Amino acid sequence: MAESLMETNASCGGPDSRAVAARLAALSHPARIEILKHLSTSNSCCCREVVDRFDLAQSTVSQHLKILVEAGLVRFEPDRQRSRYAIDHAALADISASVAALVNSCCSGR
Amino acid sequence: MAESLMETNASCGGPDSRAVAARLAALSHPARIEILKHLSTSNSCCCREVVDRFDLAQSTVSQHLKILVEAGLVRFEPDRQRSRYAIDHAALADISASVAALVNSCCSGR
DNA sequence: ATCGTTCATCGGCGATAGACGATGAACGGG
DNA sequence: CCCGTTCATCGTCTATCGCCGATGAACGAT
Repeated sequence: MAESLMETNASCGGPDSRAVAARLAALSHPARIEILKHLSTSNSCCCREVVDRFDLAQSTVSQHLKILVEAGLVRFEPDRQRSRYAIDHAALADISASVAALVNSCCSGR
Repeated sequence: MAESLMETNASCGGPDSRAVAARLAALSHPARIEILKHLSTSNSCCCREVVDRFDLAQSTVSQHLKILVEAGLVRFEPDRQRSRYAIDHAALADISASVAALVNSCCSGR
């Protein structure tokens, strides 16, 4: 889901930078990284499972999961009274590619 | 960041996650991404140059540069009354590799 | 010696992040 | 029907971010 908008915004970063920054922000928290890793171990996880695994309040975990979902890194699917969370591998691969592209563009300058 | 809870506990976030998160945090700001891109165009840049290019106050740019330096993404070298900033390509490549490794470890789970 | 330039840092301000407990909705099981 | 479980959300609190203007240090030039 690469945003290819064209904004002539000289002030603070092109639209691309903003999109990349937003997704990286979701990744830039140790708890969320660990949650992602945990989600990868089982193909689907409920909130309670994560709460049991990490030493965080249920509301805190719920917020982290929400952030991951809103960033598109995790898919959400309600299941009875549970909430199933699963990694979106494509989105993760996309982020990895975005970072690689950014790094690459920074190296091409010389 | 939340240092209080996940201090030395293996249950919530390894040290690796924290290191990755810290470096990604430096990258997760559109202005800093743009500054990095700009630094890549010339092999060395002073603060004033960045200030002229972006619509940000000098103090703001200085702070962003400091964050990038502290994250290890940019090298700093004082030069007369100037301050030379240059991209650390190795560090950038390292981050890219870290993200790729994280994504990979998340995909290996299934 | 004085000025102009460059820069880092300080202090302040508004906004946001990140944590928590409490609450209520949704649902399953007794 | 009541109760326990799961979860999202709200409200609150503190800490940090991101921005700015102001200030002073360092340095070159006049």
